[in-house]
Amino acid sequence: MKTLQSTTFKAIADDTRLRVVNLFVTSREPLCVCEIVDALRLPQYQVSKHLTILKNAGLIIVEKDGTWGYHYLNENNPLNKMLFTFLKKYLVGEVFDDDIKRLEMRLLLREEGRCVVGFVDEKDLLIKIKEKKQELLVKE
Amino acid sequence: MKTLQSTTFKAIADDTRLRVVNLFVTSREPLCVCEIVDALRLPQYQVSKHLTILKNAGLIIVEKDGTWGYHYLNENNPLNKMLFTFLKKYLVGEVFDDDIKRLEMRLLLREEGRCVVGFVDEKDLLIKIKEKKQELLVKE
DNA sequence: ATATTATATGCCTATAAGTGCATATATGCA
DNA sequence: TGCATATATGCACTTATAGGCATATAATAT
Repeated sequence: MKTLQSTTFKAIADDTRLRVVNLFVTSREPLCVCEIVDALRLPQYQVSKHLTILKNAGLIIVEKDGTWGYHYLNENNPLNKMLFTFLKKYLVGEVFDDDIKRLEMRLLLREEGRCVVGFVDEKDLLIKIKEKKQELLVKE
Repeated sequence: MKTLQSTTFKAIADDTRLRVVNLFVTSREPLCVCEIVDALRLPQYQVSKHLTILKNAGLIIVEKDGTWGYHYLNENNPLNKMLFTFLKKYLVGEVFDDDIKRLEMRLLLREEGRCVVGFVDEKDLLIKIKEKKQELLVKE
């Protein structure tokens, strides 16, 4: 006799997974693995595993688009909705804020709302963003 | 680098401890171990251990009164207050409701708001409550 | 087809966590 | 002082979990 609530809390009772969930509740964007990897600066296999755990706990949903996998919060469950609302306020702190900053940078590389690059080393990110701005200028 | 939030979630990521916390957020009463034992119908050593975990996580505070130990929610922390408010709405379900019913019965045995008996087997509880009512009638 | 890329997963190891039982501590009372 | 009672804790056992590494899968593009 396991409660749904304890299953959920087990899923988020881990710093890495809290950081992942924080990305979702703050950005409210479907995110793909590589974007999360870059935001958290963790190995891909770690992020992938933790996403699977969150998925199995019913907290997130995955939609595949080619090789890319877009993950987003599962708001179908009323308990989940309550949880996410709560977490948005509850997850405060330097770690979480820093992750969001990196995610926001990383999302600048999207094209028409879609992820178009894989992992981007943090030191290359600013350069890539500049290139993208150049491209946009040329198009105009 | 462990976040406060993950520590907290680890503490409540367990069915038994969620049930304990549910007693607190619902009753808003300081409770002693024997009352919790009777409400949850779990061995005393289990309840005691889980209370220690909740205490170490900073979620509850204990105040000793003789052999009795009154446990109550630690509302000193703003994050905790948010959490408890959330949990009060979030912890719904048969298990939690049943626990509350048994706790409410059990609390009828208090005298002037204090616990005065140890463990009471569920089948003796109704009898004891009746005895108490008799006593009160005699006093009047 | 083959190479590239995005993501998932199997195996290993170390550590943590929950349960049960017995027992310790500590306070109150006769 | 000695006994009953409320609560805490140490030990043994078992299971769960996270991290690291290598590799598998699967879709795209050349």
